[in-house]
Amino acid sequence: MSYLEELNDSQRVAVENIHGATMVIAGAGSGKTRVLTYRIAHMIDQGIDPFNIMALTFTNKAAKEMTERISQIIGGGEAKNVTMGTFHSVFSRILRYNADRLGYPTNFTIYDTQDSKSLLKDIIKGFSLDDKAYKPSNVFGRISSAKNNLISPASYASNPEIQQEDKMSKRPELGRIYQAYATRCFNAGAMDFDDLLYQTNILLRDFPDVLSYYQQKFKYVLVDEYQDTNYAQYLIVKKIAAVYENICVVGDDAQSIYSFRGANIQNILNFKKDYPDFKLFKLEQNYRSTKNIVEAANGVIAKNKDQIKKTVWTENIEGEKINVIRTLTDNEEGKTIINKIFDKSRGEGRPYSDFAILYRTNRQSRSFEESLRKLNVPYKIYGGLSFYQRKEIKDLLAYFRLAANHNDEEALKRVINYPKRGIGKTTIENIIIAANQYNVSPWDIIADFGRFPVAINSGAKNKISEFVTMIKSFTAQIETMDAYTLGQEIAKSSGILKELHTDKDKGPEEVERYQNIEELLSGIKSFVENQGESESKALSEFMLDVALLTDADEDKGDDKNHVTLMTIHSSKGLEFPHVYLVGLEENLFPSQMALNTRSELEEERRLFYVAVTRAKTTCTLSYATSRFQWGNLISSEASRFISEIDEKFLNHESPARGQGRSLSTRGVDFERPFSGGLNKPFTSSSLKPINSIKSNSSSSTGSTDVHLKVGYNVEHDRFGKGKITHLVGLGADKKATIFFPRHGSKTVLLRFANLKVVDSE
DNA sequence: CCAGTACTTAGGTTG
DNA sequence: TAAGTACTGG
Repeated sequence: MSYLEELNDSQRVAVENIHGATMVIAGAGSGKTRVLTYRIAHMIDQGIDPFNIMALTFTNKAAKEMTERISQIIGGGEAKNVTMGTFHSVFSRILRYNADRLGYPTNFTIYDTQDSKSLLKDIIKGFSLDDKAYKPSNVFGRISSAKNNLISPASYASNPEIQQEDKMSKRPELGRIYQAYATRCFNAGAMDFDDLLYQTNILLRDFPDVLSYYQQKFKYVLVDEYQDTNYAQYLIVKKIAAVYENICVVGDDAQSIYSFRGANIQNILNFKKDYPDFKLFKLEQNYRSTKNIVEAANGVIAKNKDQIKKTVWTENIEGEKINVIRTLTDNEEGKTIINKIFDKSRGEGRPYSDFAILYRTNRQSRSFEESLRKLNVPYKIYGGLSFYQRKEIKDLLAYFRLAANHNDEEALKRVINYPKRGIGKTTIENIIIAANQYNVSPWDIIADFGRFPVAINSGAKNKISEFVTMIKSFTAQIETMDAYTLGQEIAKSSGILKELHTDKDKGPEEVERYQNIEELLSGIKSFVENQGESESKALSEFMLDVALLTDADEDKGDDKNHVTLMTIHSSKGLEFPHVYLVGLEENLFPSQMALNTRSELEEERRLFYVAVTRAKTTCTLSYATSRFQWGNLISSEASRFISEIDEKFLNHESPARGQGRSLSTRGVDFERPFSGGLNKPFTSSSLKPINSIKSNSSSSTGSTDVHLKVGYNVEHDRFGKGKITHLVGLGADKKATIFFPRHGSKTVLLRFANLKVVDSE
């Protein structure tokens, strides 16, 4: 029983109330995840079979951490039997299991947003529509919101209101596009992200036996971040919980920040209607932040009209005031913030992992990244282009996808002529047109030219046949050979490795691409090694979740001592001792697009609330009075959110004066706010980053002040041991060419290479 | 068919 | 600015 003593009173009652419908409204930092975790532990402790529990979290990483924590609390191996993960990952598995009911193959592909948009583009072009009026991203958004509201293509086309709307916006063909999109996805054996929820709803609606099975299986349902669920998610949960009504939702209306993807605060209000006997628990004590931070945030969120009344309070110390920094440009903002972090880290001996830079848009990361590199501060950017979305990675994955599912149209289009094998644009177009004519997949066309007549010359046909034979040979091994062996085989015989490995023009980008491929392969290798005896080591198994992985999920035990950079959206649920909230300018945050309606502005305000409440000890706000946008400088003024904070919590500060001398001003150039490319490389040896002092070796060359000479034997993380043959460049640009017996000659930037000296003579 | 070049145009957040 | 597209000449 001792674990219950680790909770406060309101947390404990919420945890102990394990039956019936329960809603927990939890203020920021009030121990929401803790309640969820302990509640599940308590349920298992009370004899509930973990197989009967389903917990839906916001990220897969959160699910993993919760599973680990539950294991710690109750011991034994039972925790891993709980079905836990994001809506998308949990239901993609359920969909695979029941795919045949819906006419999909078990190994259906999951289209990511890129795939979806590329397909839409193709459809729009095929309909000869103006791609200015029908921009793929707009069309995609429209279809996405239709699916999230469970509107089928047929009902979309027959709904007079929708038709009217589309006519008004001069896009009357949207219904037809939606229909074609759905057909093409189906023929390709592909589901997009929204389908994972949409099709789950179809499955539960049309197959009562399936519904009943999951109602019996998941007698207990828990949902985290309930304020950010959309209608499709709401209905899935409602249906599954309909028999036992053991449903627990946890959320905070003040932190609802995903209405753009259909999230609906209404779901919280509906809960009352759906489960009139529900019990409500409120968690209002904040354990995370200082009084200044909590009260400043409270003051701002109070300006929203739409909200459930609650009072978040804390017993923590008052703490420092919120610093407000104004700079002249976005570049100067980057330099100033990074210098602050650098100084604070060194001055107070804080690890870099204590620091986070949060911004409204991914694009803003750039100026910070530059300064971080100059000061040699370790950092990690989350979000933006994730590893799995990089071109070279998607290319190789497309081969895997195609091997697993021949009908995958987007994968086919990607690789049928990559690397170049002389299959031209017109040929590919003709294949697609024929596929649409016969209502089959492009693969059906090319796998057997006798079946469907198509206008392609015989030269191209031969090349295509070779391609088909190659893919088939991969498919033949996909279930039997282990993923790593086959992955390597595909990388090699597809020609991708060769393409990226050509000896000439090996710029840093080519090197990086090649390394990314190697990284993917080594990721597959560790997948194979970590699969248990009874689990499949096949490539098809590895592919199941790949489309659903994000940066936030990856947890590669690599050096965790880094500054974190991410959007406010991805920071939800996290906390950091020192938060730097940047780019607080009108039209950026709040976003210009959100200024039209009150509800949109209120969502921006909630976003601001989320951002501020990530901070435990200090929170710093910054804005620039001018900023580069598409190559030209635009001026900007401070965000209204700054003035919405009571002055008594603020401390205004300008970078150049005040606050004494910065340890690092000489490291980052302050005199040139309009970065003209004249910045001197950073070469001071006194400013070695803390992590390279602390971490593994004193001879690690994380910084550029090294004593490396031609002839030294060094060790590289990825390439192993090698001998330096050339050294060029100065300071941050210093490069070494190293001969690695196993990989040949490579040129690396010392700044990144993290070389270890093996012997120096 | 393909590579190199000129031109255009982005509006934001995620699984 | 930067990425993606359309065009041109081999």
